[in-house]
Amino acid sequence: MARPAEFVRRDVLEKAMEVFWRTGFTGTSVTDLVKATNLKPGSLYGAFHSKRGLFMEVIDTYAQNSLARVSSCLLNNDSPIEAIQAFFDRFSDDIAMDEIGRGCLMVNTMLELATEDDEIRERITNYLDQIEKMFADTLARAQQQGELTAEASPEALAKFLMAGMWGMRVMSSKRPHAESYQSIVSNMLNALPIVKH
Amino acid sequence: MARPAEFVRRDVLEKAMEVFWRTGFTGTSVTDLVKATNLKPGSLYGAFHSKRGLFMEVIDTYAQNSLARVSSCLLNNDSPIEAIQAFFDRFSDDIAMDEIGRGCLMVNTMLELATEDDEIRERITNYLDQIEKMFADTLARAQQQGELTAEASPEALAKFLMAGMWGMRVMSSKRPHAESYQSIVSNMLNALPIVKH
DNA sequence: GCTTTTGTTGAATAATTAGTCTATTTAATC
DNA sequence: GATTAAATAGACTAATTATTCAACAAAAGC
Repeated sequence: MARPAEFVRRDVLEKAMEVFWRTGFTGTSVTDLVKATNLKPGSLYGAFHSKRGLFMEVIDTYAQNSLARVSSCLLNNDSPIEAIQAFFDRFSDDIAMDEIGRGCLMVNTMLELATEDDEIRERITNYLDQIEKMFADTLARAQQQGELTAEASPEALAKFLMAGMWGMRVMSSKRPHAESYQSIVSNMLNALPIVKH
Repeated sequence: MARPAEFVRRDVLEKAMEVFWRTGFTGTSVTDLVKATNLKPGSLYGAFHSKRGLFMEVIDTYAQNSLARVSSCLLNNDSPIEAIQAFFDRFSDDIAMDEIGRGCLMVNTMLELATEDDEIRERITNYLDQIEKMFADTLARAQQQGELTAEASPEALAKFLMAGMWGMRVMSSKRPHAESYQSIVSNMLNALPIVKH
């Protein structure tokens, strides 16, 4: 019936993500996106409706990837506490790899747009809350298995871990020595009221 | 000899800071600045040379204010640990007050521009390092006074506290319940190896 | 193989951007 | 009070912005 699209949507989103991640929403021009994706303006607008529409889809893609990564780390271990430890080890390795310090697209977008754009703030808040819930659930399991003291609050500790992650993301744009991350992680995990066996 | 300026530089910087803080460097147009400061473009450029020049001076002003605030908090107590506690109590009150969640101008700017702008990244890094040093010095004093265990590393703990502050700044753009901050602070300070008397 | 439907292309557009220029004003110095 | 040096006003400019459009191309259904 109709001519099929020549581009692969997933590839376009990936290319657009790279640019938005590095230069932010406002700092990225449609010309930048046209160059990065090799789509002409007409095709871009046909497929995504607007620069903002493309950005939203990029954000959703990023969020889904992140959620999948976190959940696979946290569920893939019989010991919830070990799972959290493993997650943060991987997390600090990952940000140490990122040499230009682009941080987290969610956090960057939040700080860039949240004051002025309610829709974006709510969308990102919702995504961050899902991650926080995964940590809270994992900590609650740890508590049930006796790895965490009975008095501990999984919700409060989850918030604390989230803040720690965000802090490390900010830190990464300073481009610090790679070993700094591990020291922060161990201080953070030290703050959890773990029951030693 | 010459006509004196009608504007007060400090006031102009303050007005410009408000706008940059809320909408970022790229998100702020010269028109926005003209409206906020009531200076015509000619006067603005005469006094600050460029949008970037004005921004740089705004950043420096902000940095100096912050440094002064931190140092007054940290030096204004015989007990270094109590000083740190007092600082974070005040810090969490301050960000709880900020209802639109504009966060910290330094952190926002870092995340917005650090990947692409070496001069800005280095300038802000330098300022953040000064704050970190104040915490490290305070923690070292705590150690000397026996408030902190001998094995503790003031430098590593200072980095940890900095990351915690940044995390709370990010958190604030989510506009969380005000009580969330205090719980994070107490978890953070719990992680310090304090010697109880 | 013609029609229909959608995708592609890249030039065009209207608005906005950062920054400049000229005419005019203001005050201190001579 | 004339001269001078700098500040102000705001219209102007050239470049860039996000977006649209009209001409053309490609595949599927009849």
